[in-house]
Amino acid sequence: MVTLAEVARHAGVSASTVSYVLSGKRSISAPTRERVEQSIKELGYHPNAGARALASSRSNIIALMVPLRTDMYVPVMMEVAIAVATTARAHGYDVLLLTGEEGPAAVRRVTGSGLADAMILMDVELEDERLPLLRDARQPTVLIGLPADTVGLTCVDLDFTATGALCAEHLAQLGHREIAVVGEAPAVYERHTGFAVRTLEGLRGRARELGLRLLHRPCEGSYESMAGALARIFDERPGTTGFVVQNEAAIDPLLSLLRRQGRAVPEDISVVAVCPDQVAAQASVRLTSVAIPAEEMGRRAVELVVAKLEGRGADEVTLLAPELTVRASSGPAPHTAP
Amino acid sequence: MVTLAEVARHAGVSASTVSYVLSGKRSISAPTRERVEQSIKELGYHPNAGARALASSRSNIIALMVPLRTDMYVPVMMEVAIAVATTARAHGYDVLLLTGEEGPAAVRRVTGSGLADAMILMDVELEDERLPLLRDARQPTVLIGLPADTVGLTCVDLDFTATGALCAEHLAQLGHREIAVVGEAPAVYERHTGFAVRTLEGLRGRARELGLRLLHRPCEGSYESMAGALARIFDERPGTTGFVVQNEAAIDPLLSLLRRQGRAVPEDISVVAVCPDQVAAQASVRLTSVAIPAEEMGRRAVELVVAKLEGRGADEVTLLAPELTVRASSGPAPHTAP
DNA sequence: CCAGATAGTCGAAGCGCTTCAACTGGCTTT
DNA sequence: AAAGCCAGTTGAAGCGCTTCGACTATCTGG
Repeated sequence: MVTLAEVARHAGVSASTVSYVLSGKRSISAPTRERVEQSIKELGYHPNAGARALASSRSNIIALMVPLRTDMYVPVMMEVAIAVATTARAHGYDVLLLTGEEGPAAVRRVTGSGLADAMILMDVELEDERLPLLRDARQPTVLIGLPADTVGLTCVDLDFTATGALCAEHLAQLGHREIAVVGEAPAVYERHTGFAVRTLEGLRGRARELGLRLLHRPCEGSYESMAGALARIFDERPGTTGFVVQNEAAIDPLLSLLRRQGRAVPEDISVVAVCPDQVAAQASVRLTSVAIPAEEMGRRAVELVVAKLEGRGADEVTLLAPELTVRASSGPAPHTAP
Repeated sequence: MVTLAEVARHAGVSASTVSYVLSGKRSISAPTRERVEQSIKELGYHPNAGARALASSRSNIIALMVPLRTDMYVPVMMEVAIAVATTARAHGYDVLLLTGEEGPAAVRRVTGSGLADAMILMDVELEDERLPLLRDARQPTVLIGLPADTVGLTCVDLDFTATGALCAEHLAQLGHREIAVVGEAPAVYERHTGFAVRTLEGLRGRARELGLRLLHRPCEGSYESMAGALARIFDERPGTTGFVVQNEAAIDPLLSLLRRQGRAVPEDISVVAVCPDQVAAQASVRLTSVAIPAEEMGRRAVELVVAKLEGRGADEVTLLAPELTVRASSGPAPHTAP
C-alpha cells in the first residue's frame, strides 16, 4: 500500500503539499504540482478512504435506501438506483445500497456512524417512521416520494395528483364518460404509499369536475387477478370505455384480456397507463401514457442532496410536471346506443 | 458526536476495554461488559466508520458492480442486488453500489482506496476487461456469471449449459422435433455475455444428441421484433411446435402473438421459458420454465465472499443445477400429417 | 524603499478507533 | 511453596489523512 507520505518523500515535498495538490484547497506552483502528480502516477498511489473519512469527517458516500419489496415498479426502482449511482459518481460520491429491511435502524446506523454524508430514501410512506429521525440527523436527506407532512424535508416526486387529473382530462376530452381505474395491489394502499393514493385523488377530483364516472379496482399484477378485476368492472359498469392503469404489471394482462373478449383498443376501449415510457412503447399496443421519469427523479435527488452538502439549496418539494404522450391505445369514445 | 473515549470515561474503564466489549476479541468480565453496554446505550454511542476502517483496515463494505445497461433481466438484477444487500447485512457488511459505467476504473478505485473489503461483479462478459485487475487485487472477489477463463476466480452462476440441455430434453420427451429458440437481443450476443452463449450451446448440443432441429433467432423484447422473429420462424420452419424463450421480455409478446394466430398453447405449441419463477407464474399462460434463481445467486455470492474474507473457502466455480418446473405451457407434440 | 499583501510550502496536531505488549491478581500444578 | 497459567484490564502506539498556523519569498502600492 502506497501512502501519502511515500508520495511526498518520492516527490521531495511535505505530506501536506501532496494533500493540497490532491484537494486543490491551497495554491501550488505548477512545477511542484507536476512533480507530485508524476510521483502519484509512478507509485500508483490511491488515497485511503478510511483515513480520509476520519480526518475530514466526510466519507463521500451517499446512502440510498430502496424498498425491500418487489411487489411494484421494479424497473422504476432500478432505473432510479442507476441514475442515482451515475449522477453521484459524476459529483464525486459513491452510493451505499440499503434495503428497507432494517427500517429506522438503518437510518440510525448510517447517521450515527458517519458512514454516509447524506441519504436518499425511496418508497416513502405517507407517515413514514424514518422521518422523525431524518429531521434531526446531521446528514442532509432527500426523499423520492412525498410523505403526508413535508415540513423541513426535501422531496422529489412526479406530481401524481396532476398525473391522475391529466389522465382523466385526456379521456374526458375524447368523450369517455365511464372510466375504470386498474390500481395497485391492495397491499400497496394498505401501506399508505403516497403515489398510489395521490394518483387516485387526482383522478377522482378531476373526474368529478368533468362529470366522469370513476370505478377504482385494486389489482395484483397477475393475469388471474386482472381477469377477475376486469370481469367485476364490466359487470358493475358495462358502459365503461376508458381505462387508467396504474399498476404496470397489469398492462399486458389487461391488453390480452380485452383482445380475447373481442374489445378493440382503441376503437372500443381506450387505455391510458402510468408507467415508464419504455414500457408503454413496448406493449402489444403502443400505449398512451404518462411517463414516470425515473432517471430524472434519481438525478434530481442527487443534485439536491449535493447542493445541500455544499451549503447551497434549502428544503423544498420538487414536483415534476406529468407529461402525457398520446400513442395508439386511446381514441374517441365509441357511439353507444342512445 | 459521542466517541469511544467518552464512553470509556462514563463507564470508568479504558478505551481499549470498550473496544474489546464491542469486538468481542478479548474476554471481558460480565459486570464490566454490562457497565460499558449501559454507557453506550445512555450516551447513544455509534462507532465512527472512518476511524474503524483506518485502524483496522477493514471497511465492512462489499462493493457490488451492476451493469449499467437495462436491456435485459432487470428484475433478475434487482433481485440479485437486494439479496446481496440483505445477506451482506446479515453478515455485518454494507453494500456499495457501483455501475458498470466506470468499467475497470471502478475496480481500481475500490481496490486502491480500501473503500470496500471485497467485490461482487455481475454481468461478467466472457473476456471481461476487469478480470486481470481482480486477479491481483488485495480484495477477494466473486463473480456472478462465468467468464471464459475461470482460473483463480470464484464464480457463481446458474448452469446455463445444463439449462439449455434441460429445455431440449423436456421438449424432446414430449415428442417435439422442431424447436425455435427466441434469444436475447443481438447486442447481448455481441457483448459476449456468457449465459446467453452457454444456454444456446446447451440447447444445440442436446438437440443434436436427441435429433431435434433447432432454429435460433435473437429478439429484442418488443412486440414488433417478436412479431418479426415469429413470422420468420414459421416461414422457415412451418413444422415448429416447440419454443424456448430466453429473453423474458419476449414472453408476453410471444404468447399474445401465438394466440392471435390461432395457435393454442400447449395444444399446438409448447413454450418453455428461462426466467424467474415469478415471471413464469404470472404470464397469461402459466409457463413451464427453468427458474433463474436470482435470490440464491446473490446470497451465495455474499456467502462465498464472506468465507474468503474470513480466510475460509477457496477459488471455486459454483454452478447451480437448473430446475425445470412443468406448468401449463408445454404438452405432447401434436400429431402432424404423416 | 518599506509596509502589507499574496503565493507557496511545511510541521505538527489531531481525527476516533484497533491492537499489541505488558501488567495484575487469583488459580492450578507439581 | 514456587512456578506457571489464565482471565481481565490497561497504556500507548499507531492507522493515513486533513488542516491550521506559521514561515519564507516575492510582489504591490504609496
